[in-house]
Amino acid sequence: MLTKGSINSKPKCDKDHKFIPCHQCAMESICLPINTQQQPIELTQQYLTKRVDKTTNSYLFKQGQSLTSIYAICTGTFKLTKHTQINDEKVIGFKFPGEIIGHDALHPKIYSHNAIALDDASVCEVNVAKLLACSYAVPNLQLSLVDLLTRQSYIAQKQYEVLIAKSSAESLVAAFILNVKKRYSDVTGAKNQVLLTMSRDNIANFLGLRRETLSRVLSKFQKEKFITISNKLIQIDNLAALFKLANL
Amino acid sequence: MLTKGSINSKPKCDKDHKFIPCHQCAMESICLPINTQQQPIELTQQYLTKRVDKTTNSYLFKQGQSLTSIYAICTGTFKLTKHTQINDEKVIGFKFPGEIIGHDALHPKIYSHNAIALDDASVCEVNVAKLLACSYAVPNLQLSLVDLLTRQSYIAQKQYEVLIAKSSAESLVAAFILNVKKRYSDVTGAKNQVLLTMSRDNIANFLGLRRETLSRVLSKFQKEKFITISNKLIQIDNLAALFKLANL
DNA sequence: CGCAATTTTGACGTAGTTCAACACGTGTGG
DNA sequence: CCACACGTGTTGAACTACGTCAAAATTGCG
Repeated sequence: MLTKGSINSKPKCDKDHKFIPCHQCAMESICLPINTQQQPIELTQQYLTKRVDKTTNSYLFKQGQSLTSIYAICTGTFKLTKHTQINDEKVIGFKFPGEIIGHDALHPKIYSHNAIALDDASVCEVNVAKLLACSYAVPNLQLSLVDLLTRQSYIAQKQYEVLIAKSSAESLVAAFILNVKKRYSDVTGAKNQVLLTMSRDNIANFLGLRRETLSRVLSKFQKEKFITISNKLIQIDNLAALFKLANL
Repeated sequence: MLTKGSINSKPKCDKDHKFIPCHQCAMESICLPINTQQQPIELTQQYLTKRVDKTTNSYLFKQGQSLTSIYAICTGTFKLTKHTQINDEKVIGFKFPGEIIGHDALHPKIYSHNAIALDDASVCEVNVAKLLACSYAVPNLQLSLVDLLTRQSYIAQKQYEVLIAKSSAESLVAAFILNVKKRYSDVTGAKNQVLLTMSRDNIANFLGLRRETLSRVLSKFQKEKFITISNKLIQIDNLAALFKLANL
Protein backbone atom coordinates (compact mmCIF):
# COMPACT_ATOMS: atom_id res chain seq x y z
CA MET A 1 0.00 0.00 0.00
CA LEU A 2 2.72 2.48 0.91
CA THR A 3 5.13 3.90 -1.57
CA LYS A 4 8.32 5.68 -0.73
CA GLY A 5 7.75 8.77 1.40
CA SER A 6 8.59 12.22 0.16
CA ILE A 7 11.30 13.09 2.66
CA ASN A 8 13.08 16.38 2.18
CA SER A 9 11.80 16.75 -1.35
CA LYS A 10 8.60 17.40 -3.18
CA PRO A 11 6.58 14.22 -3.53
CA LYS A 12 7.10 12.80 -6.98
CA CYS A 13 4.06 13.64 -9.00
CA ASP A 14 5.13 12.17 -12.33
CA LYS A 15 4.02 8.57 -12.31
CA ASP A 16 0.56 9.41 -13.62
CA HIS A 17 -0.49 12.28 -15.83
CA LYS A 18 -3.44 12.94 -13.54
CA PHE A 19 -1.18 13.77 -10.59
CA ILE A 20 -1.77 17.25 -9.36
CA PRO A 21 1.49 19.23 -9.00
CA CYS A 22 2.46 20.23 -5.47
CA HIS A 23 2.09 23.91 -6.20
CA GLN A 24 -1.62 23.32 -6.77
CA CYS A 25 -2.05 21.34 -3.57
CA ALA A 26 -3.70 22.84 -0.52
CA MET A 27 -1.19 21.07 1.71
CA GLU A 28 1.81 22.70 0.07
CA SER A 29 2.12 25.49 2.61
CA ILE A 30 2.66 23.06 5.45
CA CYS A 31 4.17 20.22 3.47
CA LEU A 32 7.09 21.96 1.80
CA PRO A 33 8.43 23.89 4.80
CA ILE A 34 8.48 20.78 6.93
CA ASN A 35 10.13 18.60 4.36
CA THR A 36 12.78 21.04 3.27
CA GLN A 37 13.65 22.94 6.43
CA GLN A 38 16.94 22.16 8.21
CA GLN A 39 15.51 23.33 11.53
CA PRO A 40 15.33 21.71 14.99
CA ILE A 41 12.60 19.45 13.69
CA GLU A 42 14.89 16.89 12.16
CA LEU A 43 13.61 14.07 14.30
CA THR A 44 10.00 14.36 13.34
CA GLN A 45 10.27 15.37 9.75
CA GLN A 46 11.43 11.93 8.76
CA TYR A 47 7.96 10.57 9.16
CA LEU A 48 5.65 13.49 8.77
CA THR A 49 4.67 13.18 5.14
CA LYS A 50 4.13 9.87 3.42
CA ARG A 51 2.74 8.94 0.03
CA VAL A 52 -0.03 6.32 0.12
CA ASP A 53 -1.80 4.65 -2.79
CA LYS A 54 -5.43 3.61 -2.51
CA THR A 55 -7.32 1.27 -4.78
CA THR A 56 -10.86 1.87 -5.98
CA ASN A 57 -13.47 1.47 -3.24
CA SER A 58 -10.91 1.22 -0.46
CA TYR A 59 -11.34 3.24 2.73
CA LEU A 60 -8.87 6.00 3.53
CA PHE A 61 -10.42 6.08 7.01
CA LYS A 62 -13.69 5.10 8.59
CA GLN A 63 -16.24 7.02 10.61
CA GLY A 64 -15.55 6.66 14.34
CA GLN A 65 -11.84 5.91 14.08
CA SER A 66 -9.47 8.10 16.07
CA LEU A 67 -7.79 10.83 14.11
CA THR A 68 -4.22 9.99 13.18
CA SER A 69 -3.56 11.86 9.95
CA ILE A 70 -4.92 14.35 7.51
CA TYR A 71 -4.49 13.73 3.80
CA ALA A 72 -3.90 15.74 0.65
CA ILE A 73 -5.21 14.14 -2.53
CA CYS A 74 -2.53 13.82 -5.21
CA THR A 75 -4.62 11.95 -7.74
CA GLY A 76 -8.01 10.30 -7.82
CA THR A 77 -11.26 11.34 -6.19
CA PHE A 78 -12.93 10.45 -2.91
CA LYS A 79 -16.43 10.39 -1.56
CA LEU A 80 -17.22 11.20 2.06
CA THR A 81 -20.07 9.23 3.60
CA LYS A 82 -21.83 8.72 6.89
CA HIS A 83 -23.79 5.78 8.18
CA THR A 84 -27.45 6.26 8.93
CA GLN A 85 -29.18 3.98 11.39
CA ILE A 86 -30.98 2.47 8.48
CA ASN A 87 -28.54 0.29 6.64
CA ASP A 88 -27.59 2.78 3.95
CA GLU A 89 -25.07 5.55 3.55
CA LYS A 90 -25.43 9.30 3.23
CA VAL A 91 -22.93 10.98 0.91
CA ILE A 92 -21.86 14.25 2.50
CA GLY A 93 -19.28 15.39 -0.03
CA PHE A 94 -16.70 14.69 -2.69
CA LYS A 95 -13.01 15.55 -2.68
CA PHE A 96 -10.73 16.23 -5.62
CA PRO A 97 -6.97 16.38 -6.24
CA GLY A 98 -5.28 19.20 -4.35
CA GLU A 99 -7.88 19.18 -1.59
CA ILE A 100 -7.55 18.03 2.01
CA ILE A 101 -9.38 15.19 3.74
CA GLY A 102 -9.66 14.54 7.44
CA HIS A 103 -8.91 18.05 8.74
CA ASP A 104 -12.48 18.32 9.99
CA ALA A 105 -11.65 15.61 12.54
CA LEU A 106 -9.15 17.87 14.36
CA HIS A 107 -11.99 18.38 16.76
CA PRO A 108 -13.07 16.09 18.40
CA LYS A 109 -10.14 13.93 17.19
CA ILE A 110 -12.43 11.33 15.66
CA TYR A 111 -13.19 10.96 11.97
CA SER A 112 -16.81 11.96 11.60
CA HIS A 113 -17.27 10.21 8.25
CA ASN A 114 -15.85 7.62 5.91
CA ALA A 115 -13.50 8.56 3.07
CA ILE A 116 -13.68 6.13 0.16
CA ALA A 117 -11.64 6.18 -3.05
CA LEU A 118 -13.81 6.41 -6.16
CA ASP A 119 -10.94 5.39 -8.42
CA ASP A 120 -7.34 4.37 -8.00
CA ALA A 121 -5.99 7.22 -5.95
CA SER A 122 -2.88 8.50 -4.27
CA VAL A 123 -2.64 10.75 -1.23
CA CYS A 124 -0.01 12.47 0.89
CA GLU A 125 -0.54 11.46 4.50
CA VAL A 126 0.40 13.94 7.22
CA ASN A 127 0.60 12.70 10.79
CA VAL A 128 -1.33 15.10 12.99
CA ALA A 129 0.50 14.60 16.26
CA LYS A 130 3.81 15.25 14.55
CA LEU A 131 2.40 18.14 12.59
CA LEU A 132 1.25 19.82 15.79
CA ALA A 133 4.58 19.11 17.44
CA CYS A 134 6.43 20.66 14.52
CA SER A 135 4.09 23.59 14.36
CA TYR A 136 4.70 24.33 18.01
CA ALA A 137 8.34 24.90 17.15
CA VAL A 138 7.76 26.80 13.93
CA PRO A 139 5.35 29.76 14.21
CA ASN A 140 5.13 30.19 10.45
CA LEU A 141 3.92 26.65 10.16
CA GLN A 142 1.10 27.32 12.59
CA LEU A 143 -0.06 30.29 10.62
CA SER A 144 0.00 28.10 7.52
CA LEU A 145 -2.08 25.57 9.38
CA VAL A 146 -4.59 28.24 10.36
CA ASP A 147 -4.65 29.35 6.75
CA LEU A 148 -5.16 25.79 5.53
CA LEU A 149 -8.03 25.20 7.93
CA THR A 150 -9.81 28.41 7.05
CA ARG A 151 -9.39 27.77 3.32
CA GLN A 152 -10.75 24.25 3.58
CA SER A 153 -13.72 25.26 5.65
CA TYR A 154 -14.37 27.88 2.98
CA ILE A 155 -14.48 25.14 0.35
CA ALA A 156 -16.80 23.07 2.51
CA GLN A 157 -19.00 26.09 3.07
CA LYS A 158 -19.27 26.66 -0.68
CA GLN A 159 -20.25 23.07 -1.26
CA TYR A 160 -22.97 23.15 1.37
CA GLU A 161 -24.36 26.49 0.27
CA VAL A 162 -25.73 24.81 -2.79
CA LEU A 163 -27.56 22.28 -0.66
CA ILE A 164 -29.03 24.57 1.93
CA ALA A 165 -30.32 26.88 -0.78
CA LYS A 166 -32.62 23.92 -1.42
CA SER A 167 -34.17 25.21 -4.57
CA SER A 168 -35.37 22.99 -7.40
CA ALA A 169 -33.77 19.74 -8.48
CA GLU A 170 -32.64 21.43 -11.70
CA SER A 171 -30.87 24.19 -9.82
CA LEU A 172 -29.18 21.65 -7.52
CA VAL A 173 -27.89 19.61 -10.44
CA ALA A 174 -26.72 22.67 -12.37
CA ALA A 175 -24.90 23.99 -9.31
CA PHE A 176 -23.33 20.58 -8.73
CA ILE A 177 -21.97 20.36 -12.26
CA LEU A 178 -20.53 23.86 -12.01
CA ASN A 179 -19.02 23.14 -8.60
CA VAL A 180 -17.29 20.01 -9.89
CA LYS A 181 -16.14 21.82 -13.01
CA LYS A 182 -14.57 24.55 -10.92
CA ARG A 183 -12.81 22.15 -8.59
CA TYR A 184 -11.84 19.38 -10.97
CA SER A 185 -11.47 20.86 -14.44
CA ASP A 186 -7.68 21.06 -14.19
CA VAL A 187 -7.39 17.33 -14.13
CA THR A 188 -9.41 16.41 -17.20
CA GLY A 189 -7.62 18.93 -19.37
CA ALA A 190 -10.55 19.91 -21.56
CA LYS A 191 -12.05 23.01 -20.04
CA ASN A 192 -15.69 22.41 -20.93
CA GLN A 193 -15.82 18.84 -19.75
CA VAL A 194 -16.58 17.41 -16.35
CA LEU A 195 -15.73 13.86 -15.40
CA LEU A 196 -18.15 12.54 -12.82
CA THR A 197 -16.08 9.76 -11.30
CA MET A 198 -18.83 8.93 -8.82
CA SER A 199 -21.98 6.98 -9.67
CA ARG A 200 -25.32 8.64 -10.34
CA ASP A 201 -26.51 7.05 -7.14
CA ASN A 202 -23.77 8.81 -5.17
CA ILE A 203 -24.54 12.17 -6.76
CA ALA A 204 -28.27 11.82 -6.15
CA ASN A 205 -27.62 10.76 -2.58
CA PHE A 206 -25.39 13.78 -2.01
CA LEU A 207 -27.91 16.19 -3.54
CA GLY A 208 -30.78 14.68 -1.60
CA LEU A 209 -32.55 13.53 -4.73
CA ARG A 210 -33.64 10.13 -6.02
CA ARG A 211 -31.52 8.62 -8.76
CA GLU A 212 -34.52 8.75 -11.06
CA THR A 213 -34.95 12.48 -10.54
CA LEU A 214 -31.26 13.13 -11.21
CA SER A 215 -31.45 11.05 -14.36
CA ARG A 216 -34.50 12.95 -15.57
CA VAL A 217 -32.87 16.32 -14.94
CA LEU A 218 -29.70 15.31 -16.78
CA SER A 219 -31.77 14.02 -19.70
CA LYS A 220 -33.67 17.29 -19.77
CA PHE A 221 -30.44 19.31 -19.74
CA GLN A 222 -29.23 17.28 -22.70
CA LYS A 223 -32.53 17.67 -24.54
CA GLU A 224 -32.24 21.43 -24.08
CA LYS A 225 -28.64 21.39 -25.39
CA PHE A 226 -27.10 22.55 -22.10
CA ILE A 227 -24.87 19.48 -21.86
CA THR A 228 -23.84 16.37 -23.78
CA ILE A 229 -23.70 13.19 -21.74
CA SER A 230 -21.21 10.41 -22.55
CA ASN A 231 -21.61 8.12 -19.62
CA LYS A 232 -19.59 9.68 -16.77
CA LEU A 233 -18.20 12.45 -18.96
CA ILE A 234 -20.36 15.56 -19.20
CA GLN A 235 -19.62 18.15 -21.84
CA ILE A 236 -20.92 21.61 -21.07
CA ASP A 237 -22.44 23.22 -24.17
CA ASN A 238 -24.23 26.15 -22.56
CA LEU A 239 -22.41 27.39 -19.49
CA ALA A 240 -24.56 30.50 -19.16
CA ALA A 241 -27.75 28.48 -19.00
CA LEU A 242 -26.36 26.33 -16.19
CA PHE A 243 -25.23 29.39 -14.27
CA LYS A 244 -28.66 30.90 -14.57
CA LEU A 245 -30.31 27.73 -13.36
CA ALA A 246 -27.83 27.36 -10.52
CA ASN A 247 -28.84 30.73 -9.18
CA LEU A 248 -25.31 31.81 -8.26
CA MET B 1 -22.47 51.42 21.42
CA LEU B 2 -19.23 50.46 23.11
CA THR B 3 -19.00 49.68 26.75
CA LYS B 4 -15.79 49.60 28.69
CA GLY B 5 -13.39 47.04 27.31
CA SER B 6 -12.34 44.04 29.31
CA ILE B 7 -8.69 44.82 29.61
CA ASN B 8 -6.60 42.52 31.77
CA SER B 9 -9.65 41.05 33.43
CA LYS B 10 -12.50 38.81 32.61
CA PRO B 11 -15.28 40.72 30.89
CA LYS B 12 -17.96 41.53 33.43
CA CYS B 13 -20.79 39.15 32.89
CA ASP B 14 -23.08 40.33 35.64
CA LYS B 15 -25.20 43.06 34.15
CA ASP B 16 -27.70 40.58 32.74
CA HIS B 17 -28.61 37.19 34.07
CA LYS B 18 -28.42 35.80 30.53
CA PHE B 19 -24.72 36.57 30.23
CA ILE B 20 -22.73 33.47 29.57
CA PRO B 21 -19.75 33.12 31.92
CA CYS B 22 -16.32 33.32 30.30
CA HIS B 23 -15.50 29.74 31.21
CA GLN B 24 -18.32 28.64 28.91
CA CYS B 25 -17.20 30.84 26.04
CA ALA B 26 -15.45 29.42 23.00
CA MET B 27 -13.18 32.44 22.88
CA GLU B 28 -11.86 31.91 26.40
CA SER B 29 -8.76 30.02 25.31
CA ILE B 30 -7.49 32.93 23.28
CA CYS B 31 -9.16 35.73 25.21
CA LEU B 32 -7.86 35.07 28.70
CA PRO B 33 -4.19 34.46 27.88
CA ILE B 34 -4.01 37.66 25.90
CA ASN B 35 -5.74 39.78 28.45
CA THR B 36 -3.96 38.49 31.50
CA GLN B 37 -0.45 37.76 30.26
CA GLN B 38 2.36 40.19 31.15
CA GLN B 39 4.31 39.13 28.07
CA PRO B 40 5.90 41.12 25.19
CA ILE B 41 2.43 41.77 23.85
CA GLU B 42 1.71 44.71 26.08
CA LEU B 43 1.27 47.10 23.19
CA THR B 44 -1.42 45.19 21.43
CA GLN B 45 -3.30 43.74 24.33
CA GLN B 46 -4.76 47.12 25.20
CA TYR B 47 -7.06 46.96 22.23
CA LEU B 48 -7.42 43.32 21.38
CA THR B 49 -10.64 42.49 23.19
CA LYS B 50 -13.50 44.91 23.44
CA ARG B 51 -17.04 44.53 24.69
CA VAL B 52 -19.70 45.75 22.26
CA ASP B 53 -23.46 45.97 22.79
CA LYS B 54 -25.85 45.46 19.90
CA THR B 55 -29.52 46.36 19.79
CA THR B 56 -32.19 44.13 18.28
CA ASN B 57 -32.01 43.94 14.48
CA SER B 58 -28.67 45.75 14.26
CA TYR B 59 -25.90 44.35 12.07
CA LEU B 60 -22.73 43.05 13.69
CA PHE B 61 -21.23 43.03 10.20
CA LYS B 62 -22.49 42.83 6.64
CA GLN B 63 -21.81 40.46 3.79
CA GLY B 64 -19.01 41.78 1.60
CA GLN B 65 -17.28 43.90 4.23
CA SER B 66 -13.59 43.29 4.84
CA LEU B 67 -12.80 41.15 7.85
CA THR B 68 -11.68 43.19 10.83
CA SER B 69 -12.74 41.23 13.87
CA ILE B 70 -14.18 37.98 15.06
CA TYR B 71 -16.74 38.00 17.85
CA ALA B 72 -17.72 35.88 20.81
CA ILE B 73 -21.34 36.15 21.87
CA CYS B 74 -21.73 37.01 25.55
CA THR B 75 -25.49 37.35 25.57
CA GLY B 76 -28.24 37.40 22.97
CA THR B 77 -28.59 35.45 19.75
CA PHE B 78 -27.72 36.20 16.14
CA LYS B 79 -28.89 35.09 12.75
CA LEU B 80 -26.54 34.72 9.81
CA THR B 81 -27.99 35.60 6.43
CA LYS B 82 -26.99 35.98 2.81
CA HIS B 83 -28.49 38.04 0.05
CA THR B 84 -29.93 36.21 -2.91
CA GLN B 85 -30.20 37.94 -6.27
CA ILE B 86 -33.89 38.06 -5.74
CA ASN B 87 -34.58 40.68 -3.13
CA ASP B 88 -34.87 38.36 -0.16
CA GLU B 89 -32.52 36.86 2.38
CA LYS B 90 -31.41 33.30 3.00
CA VAL B 91 -30.82 32.38 6.63
CA ILE B 92 -27.72 30.20 6.81
CA GLY B 93 -27.46 29.75 10.54
CA PHE B 94 -28.03 30.92 14.10
CA LYS B 95 -25.47 31.66 16.79
CA PHE B 96 -25.86 31.42 20.54
CA PRO B 97 -24.01 32.72 23.61
CA GLY B 98 -20.54 31.24 23.95
CA GLU B 99 -20.18 30.74 20.20
CA ILE B 100 -17.99 32.58 17.71
CA ILE B 101 -19.08 34.70 14.75
CA GLY B 102 -16.96 35.86 11.84
CA HIS B 103 -14.19 33.27 12.05
CA ASP B 104 -15.32 31.79 8.75
CA ALA B 105 -14.20 35.02 7.07
CA LEU B 106 -10.54 34.34 7.92
CA HIS B 107 -10.38 33.16 4.35
CA PRO B 108 -10.83 35.08 2.09
CA LYS B 109 -10.80 37.99 4.58
CA ILE B 110 -14.29 39.11 3.62
CA TYR B 111 -17.43 38.45 5.63
CA SER B 112 -19.43 36.01 3.54
CA HIS B 113 -22.71 36.75 5.27
CA ASN B 114 -24.59 39.21 7.47
CA ALA B 115 -24.74 38.80 11.24
CA ILE B 116 -27.85 40.35 12.75
CA ALA B 117 -28.82 40.52 16.43
CA LEU B 118 -32.14 38.84 17.14
CA ASP B 119 -32.43 40.48 20.52
CA ASP B 120 -30.43 42.97 22.57
CA ALA B 121 -27.04 41.35 22.54
CA SER B 122 -23.51 41.81 23.73
CA VAL B 123 -20.33 40.46 22.15
CA CYS B 124 -16.60 40.42 22.78
CA GLU B 125 -14.86 41.77 19.71
CA VAL B 126 -11.40 40.45 18.88
CA ASN B 127 -9.35 42.32 16.30
CA VAL B 128 -7.97 39.79 13.83
CA ALA B 129 -4.83 41.62 12.74
CA LYS B 130 -3.80 42.05 16.35
CA LEU B 131 -4.78 38.53 17.22
CA LEU B 132 -2.56 37.16 14.46
CA ALA B 133 0.27 39.47 15.52
CA CYS B 134 -0.01 38.28 19.10
CA SER B 135 -0.31 34.68 18.09
CA TYR B 136 2.87 34.94 16.07
CA ALA B 137 4.69 35.73 19.29
CA VAL B 138 2.92 33.19 21.48
CA PRO B 139 2.89 29.62 20.12
CA ASN B 140 0.33 28.50 22.69
CA LEU B 141 -2.03 31.12 21.44
CA GLN B 142 -1.77 29.79 17.91
CA LEU B 143 -2.60 26.31 19.01
CA SER B 144 -5.58 27.74 20.84
CA LEU B 145 -6.61 29.46 17.65
CA VAL B 146 -6.32 26.23 15.69
CA ASP B 147 -8.38 24.58 18.37
CA LEU B 148 -10.99 27.32 18.26
CA LEU B 149 -11.30 27.10 14.49
CA THR B 150 -11.66 23.34 14.44
CA ARG B 151 -14.24 23.42 17.23
CA GLN B 152 -16.32 26.06 15.50
CA SER B 153 -16.24 24.30 12.16
CA TYR B 154 -17.39 21.22 14.05
CA ILE B 155 -20.39 23.15 15.32
CA ALA B 156 -21.12 24.44 11.82
CA GLN B 157 -20.81 20.90 10.46
CA LYS B 158 -23.32 19.63 13.01
CA GLN B 159 -25.77 22.33 12.09
CA TYR B 160 -25.53 21.61 8.38
CA GLU B 161 -25.75 17.86 8.79
CA VAL B 162 -29.39 18.26 9.64
CA LEU B 163 -30.01 20.12 6.42
CA ILE B 164 -28.14 17.90 4.03
CA ALA B 165 -29.83 14.85 5.46
CA LYS B 166 -32.85 16.41 3.76
CA SER B 167 -35.41 14.03 5.02
CA SER B 168 -38.97 15.04 5.84
CA ALA B 169 -40.10 18.38 7.19
CA GLU B 170 -40.89 16.70 10.50
CA SER B 171 -37.41 15.31 10.84
CA LEU B 172 -35.89 18.70 10.00
CA VAL B 173 -37.96 20.48 12.62
CA ALA B 174 -37.30 17.84 15.27
CA ALA B 175 -33.57 18.00 14.60
CA PHE B 176 -33.65 21.78 14.72
CA ILE B 177 -35.35 21.85 18.11
CA LEU B 178 -32.84 19.36 19.49
CA ASN B 179 -29.91 21.28 18.03
CA VAL B 180 -31.08 24.52 19.62
CA LYS B 181 -31.77 22.77 22.91
CA LYS B 182 -28.26 21.39 22.97
CA ARG B 183 -26.62 24.70 22.15
CA TYR B 184 -28.84 27.10 24.02
CA SER B 185 -30.38 25.26 26.96
CA ASP B 186 -27.86 26.67 29.45
CA VAL B 187 -29.20 30.14 28.97
CA THR B 188 -32.86 29.52 29.57
CA GLY B 189 -32.23 27.59 32.75
CA ALA B 190 -35.05 25.10 32.44
CA LYS B 191 -33.59 22.01 30.85
CA ASN B 192 -36.61 20.89 28.85
CA GLN B 193 -37.40 24.25 27.37
CA VAL B 194 -36.13 25.88 24.20
CA LEU B 195 -36.47 29.59 23.57
CA LEU B 196 -36.70 30.29 19.86
CA THR B 197 -35.60 33.91 19.77
CA MET B 198 -35.87 34.01 16.00
CA SER B 199 -39.15 34.32 14.09
CA ARG B 200 -40.90 31.36 12.53
CA ASP B 201 -40.10 32.91 9.16
CA ASN B 202 -36.38 32.81 9.99
CA ILE B 203 -36.54 29.21 11.13
CA ALA B 204 -38.50 28.12 8.07
CA ASN B 205 -36.11 30.01 5.81
CA PHE B 206 -33.12 28.32 7.45
CA LEU B 207 -34.67 24.87 7.19
CA GLY B 208 -35.69 25.41 3.58
CA LEU B 209 -39.38 25.13 4.41
CA ARG B 210 -42.33 27.50 4.04
CA ARG B 211 -43.54 29.19 7.18
CA GLU B 212 -46.88 27.44 6.77
CA THR B 213 -45.24 24.02 6.68
CA LEU B 214 -43.19 24.78 9.79
CA SER B 215 -46.30 25.96 11.58
CA ARG B 216 -48.19 22.83 10.63
CA VAL B 217 -45.38 20.58 11.82
CA LEU B 218 -45.14 22.39 15.15
CA SER B 219 -48.90 22.14 15.58
CA LYS B 220 -48.74 18.46 14.80
CA PHE B 221 -45.95 17.94 17.35
CA GLN B 222 -48.08 19.67 19.95
CA LYS B 223 -51.15 17.64 19.02
CA GLU B 224 -49.09 14.47 19.47
CA LYS B 225 -47.84 15.70 22.89
CA PHE B 226 -44.20 15.91 21.83
CA ILE B 227 -43.98 19.59 22.72
CA THR B 228 -45.98 22.42 24.29
CA ILE B 229 -45.83 25.72 22.43
CA SER B 230 -46.05 29.03 24.28
CA ASN B 231 -45.25 31.46 21.54
CA LYS B 232 -41.45 31.47 21.20
CA LEU B 233 -40.96 29.15 24.14
CA ILE B 234 -41.11 25.45 23.33
CA GLN B 235 -41.37 22.92 26.11
CA ILE B 236 -40.18 19.44 25.23
CA ASP B 237 -42.54 16.80 26.61
CA ASN B 238 -41.29 13.77 24.71
CA LEU B 239 -37.60 13.97 24.01
CA ALA B 240 -37.36 10.40 22.79
CA ALA B 241 -40.00 10.95 20.14
CA LEU B 242 -38.17 13.97 18.78
CA PHE B 243 -34.89 12.05 18.70
CA LYS B 244 -36.53 9.27 16.78
CA LEU B 245 -38.00 11.67 14.27
CA ALA B 246 -34.74 13.58 13.93
CA ASN B 247 -33.00 10.41 12.84
CA LEU B 248 -29.84 11.03 14.85
C1' DC C 1 -57.00 50.52 22.53
C1' DG C 2 -56.10 49.82 17.61
C1' DC C 3 -53.48 48.73 13.70
C1' DA C 4 -49.66 46.12 11.67
C1' DA C 5 -46.91 42.22 11.77
C1' DT C 6 -46.64 37.58 12.68
C1' DT C 7 -48.52 33.05 13.05
C1' DT C 8 -51.90 29.55 12.24
C1' DT C 9 -55.37 27.04 9.56
C1' DG C 10 -57.76 25.51 5.25
C1' DA C 11 -58.24 24.15 0.21
C1' DC C 12 -55.93 23.08 -3.82
C1' DG C 13 -51.74 22.53 -7.16
C1' DT C 14 -47.24 20.64 -8.32
C1' DA C 15 -42.48 18.98 -8.03
C1' DG C 16 -40.35 15.13 -6.78
C1' DT C 17 -40.97 10.41 -4.96
C1' DT C 18 -42.27 5.70 -5.41
C1' DC C 19 -42.93 1.66 -7.88
C1' DA C 20 -42.25 -0.85 -11.90
C1' DA C 21 -40.44 -1.94 -16.41
C1' DC C 22 -36.80 -1.77 -19.55
C1' DA C 23 -32.04 -1.03 -21.57
C1' DC C 24 -27.21 -1.46 -21.39
C1' DG C 25 -22.92 -3.16 -20.18
C1' DT C 26 -19.86 -6.54 -17.68
C1' DG C 27 -18.55 -10.61 -15.53
C1' DT C 28 -19.27 -15.75 -14.73
C1' DG C 29 -19.92 -20.30 -15.65
C1' DG C 30 -21.54 -24.09 -18.56
C1' DC D 1 -19.44 -19.11 -27.66
C1' DC D 2 -23.94 -18.08 -25.63
C1' DA D 3 -26.98 -17.86 -21.38
C1' DC D 4 -27.79 -15.72 -17.38
C1' DA D 5 -27.34 -12.83 -13.37
C1' DC D 6 -26.29 -8.39 -11.65
C1' DG D 7 -25.13 -3.57 -11.22
C1' DT D 8 -26.12 0.78 -13.17
C1' DG D 9 -28.84 3.98 -15.65
C1' DT D 10 -33.10 5.58 -18.11
C1' DT D 11 -38.10 6.16 -18.78
C1' DG D 12 -43.22 5.93 -17.65
C1' DA D 13 -47.41 6.35 -14.53
C1' DA D 14 -49.61 7.04 -10.09
C1' DC D 15 -48.98 9.00 -5.46
C1' DT D 16 -47.87 12.31 -1.75
C1' DA D 17 -45.50 15.76 0.89
C1' DC D 18 -44.80 20.19 0.58
C1' DG D 19 -45.77 24.65 -1.71
C1' DT D 20 -49.08 28.23 -3.01
C1' DC D 21 -52.81 31.15 -2.30
C1' DA D 22 -56.20 33.03 0.72
C1' DA D 23 -58.24 34.14 5.02
C1' DA D 24 -58.65 33.89 10.01
C1' DA D 25 -56.38 34.16 14.55
C1' DT D 26 -52.96 35.81 17.56
C1' DT D 27 -49.30 38.78 19.09
C1' DG D 28 -46.78 42.95 19.52
C1' DC D 29 -46.11 47.86 19.52
C1' DG D 30 -47.22 52.96 19.38
